[in-house]
Amino acid sequence: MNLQEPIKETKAPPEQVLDAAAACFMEKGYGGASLDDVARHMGATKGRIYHYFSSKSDLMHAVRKRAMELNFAVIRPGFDSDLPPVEKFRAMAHAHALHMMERQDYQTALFDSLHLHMTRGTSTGQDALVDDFITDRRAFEDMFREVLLAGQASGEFAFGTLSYALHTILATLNSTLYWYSPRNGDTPEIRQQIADEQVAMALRALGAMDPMTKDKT
Amino acid sequence: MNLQEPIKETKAPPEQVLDAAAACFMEKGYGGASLDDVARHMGATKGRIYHYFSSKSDLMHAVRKRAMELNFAVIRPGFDSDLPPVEKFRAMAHAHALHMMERQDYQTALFDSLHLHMTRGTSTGQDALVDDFITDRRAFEDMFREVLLAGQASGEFAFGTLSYALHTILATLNSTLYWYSPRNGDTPEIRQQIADEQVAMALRALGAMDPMTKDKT
DNA sequence: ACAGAAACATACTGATCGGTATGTTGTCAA
DNA sequence: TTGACAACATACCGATCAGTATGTTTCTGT
Repeated sequence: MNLQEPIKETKAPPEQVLDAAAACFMEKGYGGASLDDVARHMGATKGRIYHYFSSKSDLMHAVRKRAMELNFAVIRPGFDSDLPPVEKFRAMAHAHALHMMERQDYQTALFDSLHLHMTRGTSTGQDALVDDFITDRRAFEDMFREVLLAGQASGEFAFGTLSYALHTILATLNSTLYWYSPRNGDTPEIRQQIADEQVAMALRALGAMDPMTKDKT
Repeated sequence: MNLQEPIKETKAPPEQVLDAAAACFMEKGYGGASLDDVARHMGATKGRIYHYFSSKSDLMHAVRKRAMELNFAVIRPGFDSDLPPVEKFRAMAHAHALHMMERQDYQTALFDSLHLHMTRGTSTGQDALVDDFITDRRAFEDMFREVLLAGQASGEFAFGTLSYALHTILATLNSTLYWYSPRNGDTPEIRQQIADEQVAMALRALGAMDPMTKDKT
């Protein structure tokens, strides 16, 4: 029957629901945002939400899934490149840092959810859904972990414990979620510069030998 | 009559309420944790909470206040010392990083609250209370800002934009909130090592000349 | 010994929220 | 034209929650 549309990808309504949910979860937190809030945010009612999602936690899971997909898509080009570790890391880190500023809603919702489920308490949803989301997160971290390991092996990086370094570096790249707000002067150039400086700091933190070590800015 | 106890510091009941609130707010988030949850967590009922605090947001404000007091107290010794900027930063950063791991409950609640009020929406409480809490946070950051500036002026630090560097470094030192969990092998030594490595990475990120590679001036 | 206040617990209320059941409208194929 | 289904809106329900009102016990000063 539907052989005519295997690639057709219209702006599906569920996408709008996800956007509204991400925005509300970011503004009020998962527990603080009601489904009526989400519906009101997109000028609709709860009926629309429940037409596409079976529960609040299911909606949250969809938001997490979407956020994770975006994360993977953003760093994959850099990861798949055949650059040396330092340059590969630079590409991945820069893309990721930029992405954190451009999709604060999804990323904030994702991290809040991640954080809630790590500090014990599966209070918000089901275990199974959360588990494979933790698995995804692990896979994402592993992409960075692999690059750090390669760089360490080749002597381009010099850091201590891999696990600590990895988490700390990711926190560095995510840090804009906690202070950057696209206010008045939110030109793309500024975000570019922030990402540049963050990557530079991350590289120094990793002990990357700066090609221009004694360069002054 | 009470001349005998000017320094006596009994474990005041409100302190227990704050502890329970901090734990619950961390586990379920501010919106997700009910006051009955908090009461149950300390084996009491809501009556006890409302005997000391006038509302849920008032309780949250008290938790924030307490967390902020702890933050100041922890870094003040290093800040008040007359060490050179790099060593002063090291002392402050190390104490702060350790503190993040030891008081995850209060700090997580504090950061969640901070984050919620920065991503717009004063949905959780009153404006006035939040404003002077933002002021306190600014004051805390300024203590690090001052040290970074001093280090930059003396040539011990070499970073880009001060504001970006400051936020990124603080995110680095706070990063344990998002992955460290006092699990099985949670000896104080391990926390000490984590803090050490984090400070080392922060110093490299700030462009501090490593005593290993470059002799101290 | 006794009044009163501090320190809670118990019982209740109005509002809100997640979820469901049902109604309404547009679309499209036969 | 119709009827069947998708895509919602509307109305409603039981549970939960912040907040309050009121009891009950323990401490305290006099």
